[in-house]
Amino acid sequence: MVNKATHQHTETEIPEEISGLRMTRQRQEIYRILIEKRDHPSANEVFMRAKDQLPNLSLATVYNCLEALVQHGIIKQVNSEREASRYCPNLREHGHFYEAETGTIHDVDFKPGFNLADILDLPPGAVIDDIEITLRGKLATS
Amino acid sequence: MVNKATHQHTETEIPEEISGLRMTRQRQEIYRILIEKRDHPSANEVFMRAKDQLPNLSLATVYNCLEALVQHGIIKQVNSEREASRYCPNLREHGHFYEAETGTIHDVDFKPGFNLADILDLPPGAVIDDIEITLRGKLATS
DNA sequence: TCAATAATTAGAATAGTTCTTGATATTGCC
DNA sequence: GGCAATATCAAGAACTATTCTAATTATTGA
Repeated sequence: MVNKATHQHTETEIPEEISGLRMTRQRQEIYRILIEKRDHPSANEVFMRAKDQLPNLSLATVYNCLEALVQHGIIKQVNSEREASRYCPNLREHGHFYEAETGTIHDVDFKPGFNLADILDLPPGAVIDDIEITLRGKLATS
Repeated sequence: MVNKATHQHTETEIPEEISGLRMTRQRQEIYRILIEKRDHPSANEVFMRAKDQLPNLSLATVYNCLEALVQHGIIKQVNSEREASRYCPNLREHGHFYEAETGTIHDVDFKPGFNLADILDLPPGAVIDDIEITLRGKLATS
């Protein structure tokens, strides 16, 4: 195999700027990590993976960069609901609708006989034990 | 109006035991709070509401009680994903499937032309800005 | 009644994240 | 190119939600 010592990793070319965001060395590296291994890493995971390339990167910077990337629509944040957990006595299987303006949460029931596979491309053989659906939006004041 | 000074709040009768869980004073009060005002309070919110009735209740107990109630299927926890946020470069609108055994996360795409209203009873006039769908389960090894 | 068990409490500990402040880098303008 | 204005980054403190620990109190069952 050809010696690749001069390249620490596959060179995925990241442009200098993406959707108006200046792609600094740190942002480039963090973005590269996300596209190279699409396993949904956490901020800390990203931090650890980036250390080789950027030895004096700080975790705060990882958070800053990830936030900048999310803000500019370059990546997505999964599991953004990091506020306090909430509790409800509604035992029917249901989702939630967060009304942005008032901050209220509405329960959203599933239609009888619903089938997730009608709208989602589920992985073959998937057996679903738990569904969590959270919608955010507004109520049109017609 | 009749004087109700002897009753601090509407007396919703909570049984001594629900699905095998001993309903202690604290658990009763916490459960009562959840059914009296179904606004999805956080643990801390529940704690504050319960203080009148149980002045020396501790927040730890609120968490203990809520957990016991959830464990026994008496209430539900919304927004249980309190692990670290995760990030992905997949910009298509998509959900996630957590495979319990391996801990891996699979992206789950929406079918083209999907319509949430096909499976959910959305509140009338709801305009959805953001959808977060998280599924948990296993992959059947057929 | 009394030992065994379960529940509760207070506070310390933890994890993830955000904030603050100062240092560094980059850009646009002359 | 030189330099001020602005953006980014680093380090660590601070914050929030939650869990853990150890000690106390309550409940149950023999």
